[in-house]
Amino acid sequence: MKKPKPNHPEPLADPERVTVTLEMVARRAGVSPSTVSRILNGTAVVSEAKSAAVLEATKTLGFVPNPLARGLAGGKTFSIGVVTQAIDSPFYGAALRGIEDALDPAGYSPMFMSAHWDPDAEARCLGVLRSRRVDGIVVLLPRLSDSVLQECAKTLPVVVSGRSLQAPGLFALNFDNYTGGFIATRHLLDLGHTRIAFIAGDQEHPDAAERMRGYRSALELAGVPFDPALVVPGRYYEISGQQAVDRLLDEGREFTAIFAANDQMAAGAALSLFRHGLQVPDDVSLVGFDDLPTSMYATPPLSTIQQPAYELGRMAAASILQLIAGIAPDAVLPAPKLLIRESSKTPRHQTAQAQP
Amino acid sequence: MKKPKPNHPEPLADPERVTVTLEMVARRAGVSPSTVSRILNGTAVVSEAKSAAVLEATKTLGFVPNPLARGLAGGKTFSIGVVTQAIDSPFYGAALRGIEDALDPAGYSPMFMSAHWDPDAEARCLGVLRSRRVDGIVVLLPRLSDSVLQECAKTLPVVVSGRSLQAPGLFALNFDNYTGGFIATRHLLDLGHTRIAFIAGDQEHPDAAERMRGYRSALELAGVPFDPALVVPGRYYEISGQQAVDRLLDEGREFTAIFAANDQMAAGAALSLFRHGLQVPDDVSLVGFDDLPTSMYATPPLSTIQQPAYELGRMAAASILQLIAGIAPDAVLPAPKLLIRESSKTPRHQTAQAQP
DNA sequence: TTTAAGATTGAATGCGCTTTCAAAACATAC
DNA sequence: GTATGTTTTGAAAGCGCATTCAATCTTAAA
Repeated sequence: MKKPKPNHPEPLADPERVTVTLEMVARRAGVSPSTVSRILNGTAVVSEAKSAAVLEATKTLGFVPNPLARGLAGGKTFSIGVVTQAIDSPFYGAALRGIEDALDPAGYSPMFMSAHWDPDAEARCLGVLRSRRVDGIVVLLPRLSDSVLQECAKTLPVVVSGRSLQAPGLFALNFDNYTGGFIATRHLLDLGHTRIAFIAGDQEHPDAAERMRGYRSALELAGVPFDPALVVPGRYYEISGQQAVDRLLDEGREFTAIFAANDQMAAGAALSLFRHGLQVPDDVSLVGFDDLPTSMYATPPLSTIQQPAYELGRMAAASILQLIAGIAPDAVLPAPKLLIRESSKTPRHQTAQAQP
Repeated sequence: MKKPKPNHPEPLADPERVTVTLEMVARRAGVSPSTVSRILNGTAVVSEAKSAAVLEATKTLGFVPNPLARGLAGGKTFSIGVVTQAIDSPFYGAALRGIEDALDPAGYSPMFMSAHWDPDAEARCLGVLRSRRVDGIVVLLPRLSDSVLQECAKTLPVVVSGRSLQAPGLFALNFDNYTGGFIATRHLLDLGHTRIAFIAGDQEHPDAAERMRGYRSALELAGVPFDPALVVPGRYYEISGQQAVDRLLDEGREFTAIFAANDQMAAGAALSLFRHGLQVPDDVSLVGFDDLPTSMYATPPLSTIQQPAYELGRMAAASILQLIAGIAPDAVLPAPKLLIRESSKTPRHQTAQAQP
């Protein structure tokens, strides 16, 4: 016959350390559990004396509230779901750090998941996060449709980045990709380039489309004709940039500069140029977008558009907290900024051409 | 007078969607809640018929167990704490992804935190994670002392990377940094280099010390004298590599190759060389360590030691799961592998010297 | 057929905390 | 002094689930 044992087995070892419960604090302070709860949460006014006694007991006992119990009883888990597309991307890394930094002082914990650019996976992430009862969700660059996101926001506060949409319980934090694309292109134009190739991101992403729009506007404003042959689609990974330039060169396109819709593709582009014996920036100027931490250490350091990933994270986190508190968020991302480094310069007269 | 309302306010909107509880499933299937629990968890044998009925009810009702309640009642949260040093580092990014991939199919969720190389912060992370009642913790490259880690493992399964230590409830997953350092150096030696500078990592990190030991062994074995003047301390960030090479050049040291203890420092070193008008690999060969995803897109692509960050993550996650299940983990990291790319070649006869 | 195991199942308990409800304590007005 | 309005406080009821314990139903041995 089994000997009766409690639901919870003894902690792995160290039988000393029993978990301190709110009830123990109450007993030690000579008050009821409800009072302890109220004091710890500031839910109601209590007498000075009891308050002090409870605080004291809490300290000496080393009491730490059990988040699970709080969650079950109070309906809040003090955790925020964060879905990114690629947790291993340098851009997201910075954003996640911003989120972490903003959530921590508020006593909230982030719960990261990545969706790998797959809408279905993204939907699954949302499902898991809801089932984990997070208090809010921030989605970095969602791939899901606006309507699905809005639907989700009906039952849970949501903050998204890279979209401009409005809905109850939903806040969108959008970076001005259009202007970013515009000033990057204008920089090249100002330098004297007129044959500027563009390595685009997936046009299904609003941010990628916007960057492209900025590129076209800048050309137009400068009176430089838009040449579709100079635009190559990419997918935001290094390999895309490499393939794009390979293709441009294979097709014999003439260009003196390349604007890549993100730094990763710019890195790929640089590799292709290198392989073809072309120098940056002497033969071809190169401008990226994002200002990844590694971009300033590229050879040569990459001119790019600074996108405040860390700030994005911080603001997104702050906004979700506001949403939860019932305050309307009002965060606005900093404007895009051009960082001129050493990958862009005045063009020589002949245009790029692969050298065997 | 307030009208009586339940503890839980209605969900934000959508009053349709009430949370389905295990009890509702039980009622619909015509069994007791305990039976439902048993079936869903496979805790006991249950008759075919009831089992089917419950599964069916679960499906039609769309029941999803509440992790909080499960955690409270069962003492397990199905979440694993993961503390890294820098969530925004490319190396960690890959590892995190590995962890995510290994945990997900098992129904566990990771809870990431970063300690920023600060032992105190690391201790705080452990505290937060315990208070969140995670079922286990994996620490990537801990900075805390072995004893603290072992202490922690007494009450909670722990997996660490970058250490070799043994303790009940503790599993260490160590990469062979010594051999990595050795083969990187020998590669340079084989190429004909004898003046090989070494940019070291913080010697307090065991992995950094091991890489250095490998460097020395290789030199020794080749009969090349060890020159302390060629070893510069660094801190694993790009800037360290840059400063290290600046210093080497300023001091007028002669060398034809550089072995950097990680790819980030190698990138910094490359920048310094570039700024001094030195070409890689024509003037100086460069070898890194880690094989960051970006390293193959460096100009020129960086020769380096492949360190399987993703695999590390996967194995760490798998091991913590085994530990939790009471199985002794036996994972072994793949051996270090030299990746020869385009940043290393046979030396010319003169040694490096800054060109104004 | 009777009986002792053994296999299923349900009722009840509790995980640790928040919240409601009502009682107790105090303050103010008549 | 009593009556009435305010606070402060405690008892008790869950939150949703896992688990124990005892009850019920099978099955196999006698």
